[in-house]
Amino acid sequence: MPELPDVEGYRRVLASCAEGRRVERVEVSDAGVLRGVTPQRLRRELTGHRFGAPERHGKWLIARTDGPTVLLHFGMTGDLLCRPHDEPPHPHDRVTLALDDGHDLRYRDQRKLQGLWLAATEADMDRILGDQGPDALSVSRAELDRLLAGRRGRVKATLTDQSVVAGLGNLLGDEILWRAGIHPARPTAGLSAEERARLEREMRGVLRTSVRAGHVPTGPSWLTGRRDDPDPHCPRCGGPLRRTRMAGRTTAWCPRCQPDGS
DNA sequence: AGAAGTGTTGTTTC
DNA sequence: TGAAACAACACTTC
Repeated sequence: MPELPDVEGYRRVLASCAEGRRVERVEVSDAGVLRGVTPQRLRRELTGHRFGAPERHGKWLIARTDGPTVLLHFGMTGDLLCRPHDEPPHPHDRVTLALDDGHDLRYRDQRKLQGLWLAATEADMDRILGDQGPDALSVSRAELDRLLAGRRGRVKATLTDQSVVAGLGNLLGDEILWRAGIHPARPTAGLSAEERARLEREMRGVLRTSVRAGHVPTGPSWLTGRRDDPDPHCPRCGGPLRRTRMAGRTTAWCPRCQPDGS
């Protein structure tokens, strides 16, 4: 599931594959991933333009060119690949940008929950991205304190709210809370300064390691690696993990390591 | 073999 | 305000 670390990986793919390259051809094999733009307009406005340095904000990939900017969101199953022209297409390749050096940039996505947008101006981009909090990688201790202040909901919902902090999804949220020893259903407003400090420290640590790996690691010492086991146990204390639904998503936590505060 | 589960959004409802 | 429920999507698992 693409979260910040995965999208950072796609940003690197985009940088190494396309930066400085010209778009020779635009192939839309499934317009279901195009948002607010027709295949014709995408082809017309993008062909001939050269990619600049790509950016990322939260889970959004920002592909600037010397013309319009392409905005990509990967939903649950999106992927971005750099492949030679002659490599056979994958059934889930929805959009292919043929570049002037013999490579394709391919947006591959099974489920088409999100897709590609085209922004002609900065105002377009702001409208498409909506209300985004600061990127999670750039959030300092003091800033996280400010972001959490005054929040009424549960800490899990707050952490994964893109308008509070951009980039944390379901897996990262659970992983960070588990490492910080904080129960996901705790009210954000009830966290102590010490707990907020742990949250901030674990957020940095988890992000640093995950960004390096290009995804949330699934090793034996990670909650992410255990949470989908048939009978999941806590990598830290060995006790059974709990799984419930919170804010519409499966939430995993360790009742021993993450006291509910009651 | 049909239903539930999967996590990302935005929207709707309470 | 928060949060739950739902839709959208395609595929896997029960």
